[in-house]
Amino acid sequence: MTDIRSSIIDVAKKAGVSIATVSRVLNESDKVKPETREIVLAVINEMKYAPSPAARGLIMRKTEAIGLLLPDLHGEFFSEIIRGADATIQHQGYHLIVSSSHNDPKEIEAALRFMRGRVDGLVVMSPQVESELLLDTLPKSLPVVLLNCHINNPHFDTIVTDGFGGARDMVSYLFSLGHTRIAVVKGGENNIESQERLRGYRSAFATHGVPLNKAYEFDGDFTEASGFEAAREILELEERPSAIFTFNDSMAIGAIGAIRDAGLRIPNDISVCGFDDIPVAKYLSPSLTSVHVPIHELGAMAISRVFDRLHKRTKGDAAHIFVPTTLSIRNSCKKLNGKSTQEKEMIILR
Amino acid sequence: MTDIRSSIIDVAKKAGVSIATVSRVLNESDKVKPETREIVLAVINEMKYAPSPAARGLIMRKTEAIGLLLPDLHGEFFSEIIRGADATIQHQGYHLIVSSSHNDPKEIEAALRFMRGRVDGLVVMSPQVESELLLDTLPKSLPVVLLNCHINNPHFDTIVTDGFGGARDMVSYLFSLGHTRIAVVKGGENNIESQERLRGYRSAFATHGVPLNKAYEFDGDFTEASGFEAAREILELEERPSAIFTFNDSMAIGAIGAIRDAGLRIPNDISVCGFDDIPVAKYLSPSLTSVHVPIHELGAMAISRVFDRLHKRTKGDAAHIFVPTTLSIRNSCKKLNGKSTQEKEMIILR
DNA sequence: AATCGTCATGTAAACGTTTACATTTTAGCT
DNA sequence: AGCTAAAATGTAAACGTTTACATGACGATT
Repeated sequence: MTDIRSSIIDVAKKAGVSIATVSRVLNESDKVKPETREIVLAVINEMKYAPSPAARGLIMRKTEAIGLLLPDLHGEFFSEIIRGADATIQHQGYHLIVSSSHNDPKEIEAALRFMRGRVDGLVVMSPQVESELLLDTLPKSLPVVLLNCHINNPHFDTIVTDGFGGARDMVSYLFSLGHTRIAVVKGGENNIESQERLRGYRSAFATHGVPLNKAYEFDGDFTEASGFEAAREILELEERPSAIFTFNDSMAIGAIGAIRDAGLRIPNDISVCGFDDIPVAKYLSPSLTSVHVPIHELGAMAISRVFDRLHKRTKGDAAHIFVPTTLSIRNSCKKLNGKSTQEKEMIILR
Repeated sequence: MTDIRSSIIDVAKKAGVSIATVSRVLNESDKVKPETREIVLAVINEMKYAPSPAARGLIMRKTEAIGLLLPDLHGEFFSEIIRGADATIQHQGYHLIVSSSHNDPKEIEAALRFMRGRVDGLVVMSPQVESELLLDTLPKSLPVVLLNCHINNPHFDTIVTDGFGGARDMVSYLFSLGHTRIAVVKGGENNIESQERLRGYRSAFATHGVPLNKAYEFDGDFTEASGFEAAREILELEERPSAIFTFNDSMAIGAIGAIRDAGLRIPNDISVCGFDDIPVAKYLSPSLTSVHVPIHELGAMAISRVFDRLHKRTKGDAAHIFVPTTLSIRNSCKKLNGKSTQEKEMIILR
């Protein structure tokens, strides 16, 4: 058990050198005699001394931490982002600080305030965040990468996944299977990602000349429970849809539970597909068809981008990376009568 | 966009007061005239000044952060721990710093070193951690709560879930359904939680006088993929077990995928049960029977404990909390012929 | 012996904030 | 107006580290 009160002054005294020499030893300067180094290291070990991050941070102006601000921490989607970020940060001399804003503007601000001064770079994934808040709260010199924030500001590097295209393609795929009555479970009024996906859903209807049915649009909040509830309502419709498309896999999983409880079979009685393609999707019964988002890679990409800025590998104008989505076709969607297999393959290869 | 270089000195100069007055305004001292306060706050807002956490930490010796060190970050189990911790820390004037040790001793040490000086309290969930490392690395004054670490040291508060009892009861429940050929997917050689659960599994066999079959013990690593692989091997056994018990739900989900791919039905052809009762378990088809661990509450409890120490609400001897597990009986386990329903109810109500 | 250059080490200031104690200002009373 | 006490504000030191520049020691050369 070490005592927080031992400082570099105590170590220097005990080793019989100056505090500068102790600092040099700690920071691996070559301006120290090997014999002196040995002595100092022995004292450091004996006293179990560790430098104060606050003092170091104050003088060096770096914290050796990278912040990751997420809208929520629930489930595999976010744990995959974190894992990608974490894997990328490994062995880079930095640590990851994860925080959640609970999708609340006040809490976004509080989290940003906390991060400021505590991180050397920041990844923000928050559909609700506005560039003004970021500009007001964060120092100009802090590398910031926005992930699915839909902010177009020349100051920030952004990475955005193609929610519109993914949803459009999934609905097109369902059309190719013969489905025209397709219910959708959305992700919330203020959620820009949900809005993009809804736009894709509607776009596919327009493109294929299939009439839209507003009664097939249901509210959810990206949780399993909200997907369960929405599916229960969907199953009670007079004219039941032949497929349910949820805007994330967690809601698809909840919908699967409701369908199971209603004694219906997937995909025989009703097809289900989701968005994100979280790792669990492939193990479900049946395996879930989902818009594939390279989640782990998103986290990795964002952190890489921060490092590029931090290590001056990238300067100048902000980069805007658009990450395409693909379809992971599995077994949760049934082909209805009347469509050919060729159409299915055409969509996948797009 | 704020400039990192504006300091309390700049604010004081612009407001025409001393730095102590600015500090008093920032820290809501009542020793400031309202008129003076207004002036200073206006300047602070205009300059978008925020205090340096490093400087504050250096003088106040607190960071306003609580650390949570997990063995891994994958999936709903850990995201539920984080969520419980996060919910408990809300509005307490602290933020959560999450880190992962990847179950590697070197990385445990690195993470502890990073946390030291950056957190005011710490929750450690790491089966592999040893008390000597904690004692060597962390200051005596830092509140530390160990979660499922199986360390018995008078210095640390501990919270331990009943892995032994949960596994024993699950196996007993399977016996009550008539299963005697029960395969188990373990969680890794060095994992103490897996060892406790294995001990419970074996204990139930001994208690019920059912012969143990070492060929039914399979290695996994708590991931879906390892559960998938283990189940594939299990399904190829000459004398196939009638039930698979995995030491966490992620492996159960993987096993479900392998069973599905083999064209078998759960529970008609083979029963499956897991451990932890992560949120997704109840939505699976069929819903998964699992040893219920109050995951979210664990995270909450651990943080509460840290706060108790931090706010001096608890002093003296370390507390050791033992958290019982219960069974969440759902639909993934079939009753074989020959056992009564009364035995089933008796086990649940224990 | 004196001088010069290199290496190793030490001294002092800086970083940005908080706060104990000193000083000034203000309000109320005589 | 003068005095007193309380309120408000200011000064200076502290916190623990890093590092620019100063200093001292040593070896080589003339």
